Amino acid sequence: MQFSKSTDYALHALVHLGHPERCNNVGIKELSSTLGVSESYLSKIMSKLRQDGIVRAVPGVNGGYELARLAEQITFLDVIQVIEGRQKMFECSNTKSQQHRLLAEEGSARRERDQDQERSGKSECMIEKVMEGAEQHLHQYLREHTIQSLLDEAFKRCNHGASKK
Amino acid sequence: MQFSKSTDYALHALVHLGHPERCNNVGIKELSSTLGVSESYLSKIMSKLRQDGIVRAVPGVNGGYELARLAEQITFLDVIQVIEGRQKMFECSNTKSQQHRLLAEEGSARRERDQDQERSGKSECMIEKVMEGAEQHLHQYLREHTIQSLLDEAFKRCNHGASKK
DNA sequence: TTATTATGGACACTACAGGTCCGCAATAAT
DNA sequence: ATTATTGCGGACCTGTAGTGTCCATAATAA
Repeated sequence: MQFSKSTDYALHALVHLGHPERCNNVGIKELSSTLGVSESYLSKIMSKLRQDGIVRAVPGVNGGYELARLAEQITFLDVIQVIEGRQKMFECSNTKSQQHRLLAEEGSARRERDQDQERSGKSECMIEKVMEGAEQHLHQYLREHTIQSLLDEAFKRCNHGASKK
Repeated sequence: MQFSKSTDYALHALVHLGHPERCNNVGIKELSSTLGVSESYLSKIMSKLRQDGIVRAVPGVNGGYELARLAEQITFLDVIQVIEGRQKMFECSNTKSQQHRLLAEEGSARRERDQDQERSGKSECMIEKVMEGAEQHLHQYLREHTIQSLLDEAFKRCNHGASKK
């Protein structure tokens, strides 16, 4: 249960691209040396980000990457979902097993046929339910944090530190 | 970024053990057939749960497993951490790279030496910071959900469905 | 036209989840 | 005490996803 290194690289790359004083394009060379990752690998990651409309890329001399939208419109969730994929964090491998029938029977006063859950649709796993709630919570948090909000925070800290001095 | 199947199995097994009408011990045979998993594999998982004090096990005839604490004292977080390990969800692979120095410089009015972050300790990655916040949020949610709370929920639903009928 | 830069396919390596098998140890019933 | 039963744990296997490299090709600006 860990985020991949690729996600780390992607986030760092985007933060770099989000720096306000940059002139338009940042080449893969600069990015890779800044992050300490090989060009070949990092370019794979940048391609993904481009395919999903997070960054724009232009080849040729003085080419490179730039953010495709405003930094405040790129959330952590966006980035993570591009790199990690959009599969659910948890899937009950156990649908329609004994387990769920037992859970459904209990408390139902032992009715003769338990077509009930069939009719009520889905017969969703309670565990899955809880885990989906967890995922939604997580997503909400990640939606509230953007590349821009991170930059703002960093900025604030530095100024604070400087003024304290 | 997905929870392993083992976590799924562990949670289902614990829900099974948490059923109120059970007499003390549930054998691996019953568990594995209920969940639809092989005995060999499931026993590995149960061992982990035992080593962490989630369940108790007794060998011999009529042996088996039972919860080592009350179902309301077994949180989803407990189970997940036993199975998935306790490593952080996100680690910045990038400490002390160019990236962080740049972030620190910006807004600090270009002071001559940036020993500042060295002195202020840690020089923690802002991205990591955000991700740690996300993890804490997630953990809080998972701490609030226990095996018992799930059983209660399932119970309530069944009764509701029955009375509606 | 040419040098530069991104793109994408093919391939290699590694780690780990997922799973099996088997011998050993502990226990309760007889 | 013996024996059948049940859990324990180590060794092993397999497939796949993450990580990473290399190279040929396409696109672009000077």
